[in-house]
Amino acid sequence: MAQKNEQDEKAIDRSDKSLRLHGSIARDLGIAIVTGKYPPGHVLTSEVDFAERHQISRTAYREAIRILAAKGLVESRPKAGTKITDPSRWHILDPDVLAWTFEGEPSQKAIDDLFELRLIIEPAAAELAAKRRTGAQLAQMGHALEEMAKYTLANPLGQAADQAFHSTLLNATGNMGVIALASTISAAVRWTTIYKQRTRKLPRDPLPDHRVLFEAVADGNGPAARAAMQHLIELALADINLPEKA
Amino acid sequence: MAQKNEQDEKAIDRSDKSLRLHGSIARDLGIAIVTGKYPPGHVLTSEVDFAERHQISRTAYREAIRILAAKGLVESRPKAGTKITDPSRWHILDPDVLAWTFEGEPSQKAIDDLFELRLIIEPAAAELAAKRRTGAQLAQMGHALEEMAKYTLANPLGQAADQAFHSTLLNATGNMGVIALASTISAAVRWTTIYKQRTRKLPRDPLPDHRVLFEAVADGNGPAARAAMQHLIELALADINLPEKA
DNA sequence: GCCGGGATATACTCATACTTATTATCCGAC
DNA sequence: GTCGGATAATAAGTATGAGTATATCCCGGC
Repeated sequence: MAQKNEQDEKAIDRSDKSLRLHGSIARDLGIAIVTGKYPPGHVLTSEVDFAERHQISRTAYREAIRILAAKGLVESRPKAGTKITDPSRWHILDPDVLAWTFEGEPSQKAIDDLFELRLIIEPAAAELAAKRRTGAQLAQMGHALEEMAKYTLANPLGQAADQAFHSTLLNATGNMGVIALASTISAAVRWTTIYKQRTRKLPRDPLPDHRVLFEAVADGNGPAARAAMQHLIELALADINLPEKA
Repeated sequence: MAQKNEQDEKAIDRSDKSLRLHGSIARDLGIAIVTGKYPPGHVLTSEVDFAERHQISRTAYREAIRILAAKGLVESRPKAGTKITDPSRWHILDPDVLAWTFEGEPSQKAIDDLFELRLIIEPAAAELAAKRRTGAQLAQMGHALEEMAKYTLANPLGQAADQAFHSTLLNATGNMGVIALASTISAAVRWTTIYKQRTRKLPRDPLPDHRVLFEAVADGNGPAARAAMQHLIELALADINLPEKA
């Protein structure tokens, strides 16, 4: 049993030159794991097997496994081998894990969960930002808003301004955890949006809603900022979910 | 310069036998980084230097670095070396990073940030749980409550029941992100609490407040559950911050 | 002063040998 | 027949040395 019929192993994707070999291996395995190709509890073939089957050194493979273990996806023990851990132990909010999840076709549940989390975090962040933003941060956000108006979201410069707006708002919260979490989620949402938007026209102009949010933050009106941010996210969610085949 | 006077390097802590050598190295370096012993931008000594100075193999060191890089703490490139990244890029909500942060004496800011995040996440989680909990989950929570009453929080069994209560409540949200985030934060808070509680008596009995939360969840009353959870956290925060030298 | 190309330091990859931890198996005692 | 402890087999863990690739720095030419 288990002769040579496992030649279905695909070669390692070395297309991303910024990743080293171990990074590429980690990425490939990571995607395979989060997309369920290897079920939880599955034990990977031994280091030597994997290495010679893929024509790589044990060193590179082991470093890849260390990366995955650091993100909670696998667990290795002598004699027992390296096995896929239960999904409840995965660090699903790790930027890489999130990226791998949204690399393939993410499940609808994953998208829903992510937006639900966004609706928890970001309105609260907006409220904090309204209370704490400095004058300089306000000026930055104002400038970003002008740029968005000038270029629109169809233009990369406009998209950059949009990101700058939200990024500055997050920084204004002053809470490192909130900043880390929200920026990670935003990045993931961006992949999804990019992916989904291939199939249809641009949604409605989000600029007026941004202005409302900006005004609330400028006024130091926390509840209004919270509400405005919530509205913004709900619109984004609607844009993603509804008009798939319009 | 940089002769032999760097003999101040402490030996690697191998006390935790569940960690392998590479894990111990990662932990030591990780703590040194998050506690600011190595400032951002600092370039670590080369692999060969570090390895022979600490009498370990390059293999073990490199695997440790892969772990740290996976958590965003360092970044290594040929010729440039391995350097500490800017704190804004650290995965501070990674369970290990959080543990390392709270291993030493965490800054007051770190504690404040964490509780602020808790006050965002957990009340929202309670609200979701109130809407979605199954009968089985409700029964589990009720049983945990009885156990808490029977043993009190002074007893390990009572503490376990407390954790079971909160863990079940989280699972009831059904949101993987919320579950991962909240359980990570809870673990970190637990370290802090244990640490701080060495110096003083037990705080007030939290059982009545838990009952209020439970009733709200049982009734499917989201807003009430949110309020009850918020109250619970505020009490915990007060217990930690106020009576330091009573 | 700017640009390009080569020297250099450092991480990256590979190959191999050896060690250690853990589990499974086997055997004997009860 | 079951329990428990010695034993063996297996896979990860660690060590070492050699060679490759690549970013950075520096210098020389334009």
